[in-house]
Amino acid sequence: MSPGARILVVDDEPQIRRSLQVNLENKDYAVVTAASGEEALESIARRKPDVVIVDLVLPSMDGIELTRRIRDQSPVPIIVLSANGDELKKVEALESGADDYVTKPFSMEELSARIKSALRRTVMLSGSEPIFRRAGLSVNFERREARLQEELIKLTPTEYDLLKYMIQYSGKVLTHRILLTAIWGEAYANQAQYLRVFIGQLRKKLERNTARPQYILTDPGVGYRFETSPQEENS
Amino acid sequence: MSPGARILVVDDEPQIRRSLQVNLENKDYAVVTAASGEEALESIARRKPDVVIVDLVLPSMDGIELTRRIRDQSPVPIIVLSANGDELKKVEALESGADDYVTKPFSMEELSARIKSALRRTVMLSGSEPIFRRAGLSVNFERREARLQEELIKLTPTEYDLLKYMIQYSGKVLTHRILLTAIWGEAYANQAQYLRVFIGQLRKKLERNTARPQYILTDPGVGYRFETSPQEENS
DNA sequence: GAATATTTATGAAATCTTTATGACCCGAGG
DNA sequence: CCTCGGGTCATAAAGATTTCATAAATATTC
Repeated sequence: MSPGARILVVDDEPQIRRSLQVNLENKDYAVVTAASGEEALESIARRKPDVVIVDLVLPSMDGIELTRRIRDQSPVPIIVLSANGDELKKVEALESGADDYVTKPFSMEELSARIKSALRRTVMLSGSEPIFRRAGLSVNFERREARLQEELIKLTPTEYDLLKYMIQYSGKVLTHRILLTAIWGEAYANQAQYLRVFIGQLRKKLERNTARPQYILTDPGVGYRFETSPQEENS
Repeated sequence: MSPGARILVVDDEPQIRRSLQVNLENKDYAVVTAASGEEALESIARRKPDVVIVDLVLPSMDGIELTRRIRDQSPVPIIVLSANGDELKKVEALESGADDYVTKPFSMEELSARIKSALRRTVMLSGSEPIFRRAGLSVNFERREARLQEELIKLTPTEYDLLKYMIQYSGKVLTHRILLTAIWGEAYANQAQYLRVFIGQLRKKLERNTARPQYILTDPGVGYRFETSPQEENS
C-alpha cells in the first residue's frame, strides 16, 4: 500500500528512536531520525518525509513548538506521541497543526494504523461521482443525501454540514473548537454542548449501536474523529 | 447525440483552450471559453452553458473556489480537470460541488464520455421528441404544456418555467437561491416566499396529495428538488 | 378586465438552542 | 481500598426560533 513512504521520527531518547526505526523499517517504510527540533526542521527541508512522528517531550524545542514550526513550512502529516493523560497538551498539539496523536504506551499496530491513515488521508470516492462510501454508509454530495445500506437517511442542514466536514477530514482528530468554529462559527467555539447534541443525533441516525459507534468516535477530552476503516473492537 | 449542447471551457492556457475548443466542436458541441474565473462566472450567467469544464489551476481564483461560486448560482454540471496525483484537491473539488473530474493527461474520448454522462444526468431535450415523462406526468417542452394522465394542465408562464427548470435538474437539490436566480433573476435571490407560493401552486396542480408530494419535494432549510424515481405510495 | 404576479397574514412544521439528568472516569482525601 | 466531588460525555426533552404551506388581498400586465 505504501511501499517505501519516508518517515521522520523525532525523539530525544536514542532507545525509542532505535525501536521505532527498526519496527517501521520492518514494515517497509524508509525511516530517518532526528534527536531535536532543529535537526528535524533541517531534515524535513532536505528529505521531504511523507509523515513526521514527533515526541511531545523534546529538549530545547518541545513538540508543540516544533509542530508549529513545521506547519509554517510544510503541510506534511504530523503524528504526535504524547504521554498518557495529558489531554490539554494533545489539544494544543492538534491546534498547532498536528494531524493525529498516539498515546504512550502504544502498540506498533496502533502507530502503524495512524501512519497509514495519515498517508491515505484522501477520502475514498467511488469512481468519478461525488459519492463517499465506507462500509454501509454512502454520502452523495451532489444530492446532499446520506444512505445507510441504500436506505435514505434524513439529515437536517446542520447535521449534514457536520457529517460532511467530518468526512472531509476523516481519520483526523477534530477538536471541539475546530468543529464548532467550522460549523457554527468562531463565536460558538465554546459551546461544546451543541456538538454533543448534534453528534448524538448523527449517531442515532447512522450508528447501529450508539454505545459503540463505528463511524463517529469520541476522543475524550479532545474531540471527535470520523473513523476511516471500520475496526473490529477488542473489548 | 447531443446536438449543439453548449460547453464552457475555463482554462488559463490558450493552447489547451484552443485544443479543447477544436476537439469539442468536432463533436458538435457549441464551445465557448473563458480564461479566468471571473470571465467564467459572467459567461455562465449570460450564456447558460449545459456543461462547464474547469481547470483546477487558474490564476487569481482557483478551480475549487470557482466551483463553489458557480454552485451558489447554478446547478450546471461541472467537470474538473486536475493534475495527476492530486487526490486531495479532487476530493475538495467534488465536495465543493463539482460533478466529475478528469485527470490530466486525458484522451478526448475520456473527456467526451464524461461530458455525455453529465448531459445525460440533466434531462436534455435531445432525442426525437422534447417530452419529459414520468409516472402520470408528461411535459412537452416544445408546446410548453404539461399533462397529468393525458389531461392538460394549465400553467402560467412562471409556473411553467419553474417546473421546466426543476425537471431539467431533477434529482439534484436546488437551493432557494439557485431557483430564484434562475427564474426571477439575481435581484430576487432572497425572496424565498415567491418560491413557496409558486411551489404551492405547482403542487396544487400536479400532486395528488399536496401534503405528500410525489414530484416536488421539500428539503427543509435548503431548497426543493424534483424527484427522479417515482415512489410507491402507501396508505 | 381577465389572467398573472406580488405581497401580506397566519398557523403548522421542522429545526435549533437550551436545560436537565444520569453515567462514567479519575484524582484527592479519608 | 473506598468514597467523594469535579469534570466530560450522552441523551432526552422543553422552549425558542426559523422555515414552510396556504389562503387571500392587492398590484400589475396585456
